[in-house]
Amino acid sequence: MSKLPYRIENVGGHQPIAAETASHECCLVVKGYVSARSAGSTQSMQIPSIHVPGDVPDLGKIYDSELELEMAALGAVVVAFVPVRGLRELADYSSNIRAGLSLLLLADSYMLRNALSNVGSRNALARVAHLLCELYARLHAVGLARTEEIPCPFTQADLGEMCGLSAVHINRTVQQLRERGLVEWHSRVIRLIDRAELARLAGFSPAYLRVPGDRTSRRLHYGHSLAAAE
Amino acid sequence: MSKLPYRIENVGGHQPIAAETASHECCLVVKGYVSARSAGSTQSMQIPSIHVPGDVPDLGKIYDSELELEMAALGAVVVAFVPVRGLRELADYSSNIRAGLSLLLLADSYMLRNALSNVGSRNALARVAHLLCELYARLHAVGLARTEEIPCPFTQADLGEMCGLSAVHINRTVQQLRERGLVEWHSRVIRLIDRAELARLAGFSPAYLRVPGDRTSRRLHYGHSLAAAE
DNA sequence: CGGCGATTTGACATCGCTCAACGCTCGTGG
DNA sequence: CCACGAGCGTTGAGCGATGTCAAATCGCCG
Repeated sequence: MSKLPYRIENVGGHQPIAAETASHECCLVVKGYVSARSAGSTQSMQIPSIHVPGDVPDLGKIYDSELELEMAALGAVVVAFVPVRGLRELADYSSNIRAGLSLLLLADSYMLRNALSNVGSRNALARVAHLLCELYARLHAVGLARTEEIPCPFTQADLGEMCGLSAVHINRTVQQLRERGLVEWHSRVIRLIDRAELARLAGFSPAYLRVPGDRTSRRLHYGHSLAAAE
Repeated sequence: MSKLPYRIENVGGHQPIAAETASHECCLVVKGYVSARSAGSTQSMQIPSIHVPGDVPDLGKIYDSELELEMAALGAVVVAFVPVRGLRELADYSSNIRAGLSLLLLADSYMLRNALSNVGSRNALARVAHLLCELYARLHAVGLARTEEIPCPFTQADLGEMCGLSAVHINRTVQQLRERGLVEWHSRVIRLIDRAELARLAGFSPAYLRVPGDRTSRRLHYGHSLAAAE
């Protein structure tokens, strides 16, 4: 019971992740960013949630085997597939693990709620600022992002989809952030120059992400990552 | 173990629900609509999720005792408060109940994801149409909405917040829906004249709500409601 | 009747989208 | 080494969708 079997896979570009084996394996993000949108909604522009290393976008499969998420790699990505069955057994085994998994599930809805109020009630500038703050906070929480830089293998158009904005307008918005001396964006790396001001502008409150000094969800995420990689 | 204690409460108008006792009781919607937004985000316009009878907006408290949602009544509402502890014990007692509760939690993120793609990628007309379709589907799933009418004790401004639109624009959009012969809206009741066309216009696919012919989540919602009211 | 909240309407401002074009960088093949 | 094309970032022009403000109307209730 101490080891979960897993299977590592490299995915590049804007490739889809694991459409076939989907039903019996969960996908742990090990490196890079993964976008997830609910399958079936094939409509053009969609605002998916984005996942960082340590996340398990389709963790819900543990409880709902019919859950289908369309996941895609934003830039080069390393993912690990873990059998759902193993996770289920793990959950049955210990009530602590059960609680942890549920917390992870909950964390997901926190983020969604958050993203919802982001696209629903902020203008372009604040939306992008908010997304950057959130990304930073989440990376920081799992030990990445020690400096003020966040790697950005994805394109501006991708950013647009996350914020519900067109690629063109994203560009202009980013330029505005640059002019204000808040961020730099060079060669696939975004540097947050003035994170405090960025957060103020975005109305970003890390509290409702449960991320920063957080003791439960994120830690569990991380521990989970270790467990699967061990 | 067969009965959960509970406490019924009537709330009217745009009143907040249970800010004080929040931490140790969950709130089951019995009658009417309840809006829920994550606490702390006191910013003006927010797009909360909306909950219908049978829902437990703050069910997450079972696993995260610090979860705080600002709930409010949209029109007259009846809610039942159930001690979190009782629910926890219930969950510990049976793995089926555990699975059911997790499914309910999951259903919540489905709805959020859905709402996200709604405000993120549709224009005003489609957003409103989509919201109406969703509301109908959810009411129908719990046995309300036998006809094509959905009670609407809330104001157009409320509808606006749900869709991320201004009150004025909501009004114009509703009028457009009326002109197209899709809906009527008289005296606190919305009547869906042409639900098929409405769904087409909205790109509404009940599938990703897990609601209509659904065998798990919604039924459990309902069963839950019964359990608590019994 | 008076008053209040909700709906409606009009005028106007603004934001963000679309279309189209251009430049830049990089990898690929001649 | 150079030509070329592809993908991405950038820029400009025009416009449609939506927000804001203000006022009129309607309906309900005291």
